[in-house]
Amino acid sequence: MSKRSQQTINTEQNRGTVSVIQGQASGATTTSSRPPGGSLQLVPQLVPATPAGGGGKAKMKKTSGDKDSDEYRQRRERNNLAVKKSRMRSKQKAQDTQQRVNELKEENERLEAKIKLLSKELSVLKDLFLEHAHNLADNVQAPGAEGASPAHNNNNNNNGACNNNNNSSQ
Amino acid sequence: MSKRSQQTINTEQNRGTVSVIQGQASGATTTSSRPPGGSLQLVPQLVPATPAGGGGKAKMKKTSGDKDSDEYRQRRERNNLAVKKSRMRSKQKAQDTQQRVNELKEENERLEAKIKLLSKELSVLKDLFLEHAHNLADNVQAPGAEGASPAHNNNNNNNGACNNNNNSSQ
DNA sequence: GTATATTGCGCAATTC
DNA sequence: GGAATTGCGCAATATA
Repeated sequence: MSKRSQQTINTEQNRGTVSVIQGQASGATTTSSRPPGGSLQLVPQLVPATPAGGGGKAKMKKTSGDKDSDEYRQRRERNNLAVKKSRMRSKQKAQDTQQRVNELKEENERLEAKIKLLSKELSVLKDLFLEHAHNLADNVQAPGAEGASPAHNNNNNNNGACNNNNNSSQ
Repeated sequence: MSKRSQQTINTEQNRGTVSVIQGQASGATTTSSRPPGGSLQLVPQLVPATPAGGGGKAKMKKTSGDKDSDEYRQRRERNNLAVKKSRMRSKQKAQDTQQRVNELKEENERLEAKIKLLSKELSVLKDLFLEHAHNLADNVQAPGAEGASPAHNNNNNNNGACNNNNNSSQ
């Protein structure tokens, strides 16, 4: 697809300095250019350093004025590269984070399943345990032949909820 | 706010098309502009549509050439807004995702703690159970006389749902 | 077909 | 002075 393009200079709310410079040697600084009918316009007029080799303090090192210069171009290119790299990384990171979410979600499900299983196991075991406890109680009385305690057939209809919930809130 | 701007053209390795257009009516399409001494250069010369009122198909509706026109400016502004919005959203989303990761991590820890607890409980219960089983076995043999058969009339109709729910809300 | 949303890219300011 | 981030605008593209 290839894209090449332009840039723009945006004299934003140019209060202080104005970065604005045109690239070309051919003037056309095209500053204001707000044709009639525009609702919003400003008073550009700030074109700061016209590197025209005049008498001002124009101080450009190499070729043209600060822009388009060898060094400038080099710096830009480096920065562009850095930017690209940085963005790539950023994107990668976001992607990784998303994936992490998915992994964690899976893990969570696994853990919950496990909890469910353990809970069930525990429940069964507790029931068994209770049952045996009752058996024991019977046995204690039965063999003695002279039980000193009432409550025989302990039909403990434990049809209630023997819920031993162990919720650990936090 | 208010921003106005210009463009420049950066002629990188412009192989494909060059969209390039200058804003002002004052020509100066300034395409290449690679001064001498540069290490990277190319064959610019591609300026496609120089809307210079020549014989080409220059077709501008309103004021100046396609750029700087009222409509153009309006569209740009809208797009800029949309871009800003989109980026904000994107950023927000990334942030949310990151937060989700944190939440899930916490949840995971909680779940693991719970598993640990349940496991321990289970272990204890199992041990107890085994111990009692042994005791029972001993009892069965020791009294010698009667015991002999388990399962008396302890009809513990545990028909309830002994649900030990461990709700872990969040 | 236009209007909005996304995306890649370059610039410039800022941070480190 | 250099790389890395970040906000921003442009234009191409995708989506509605």
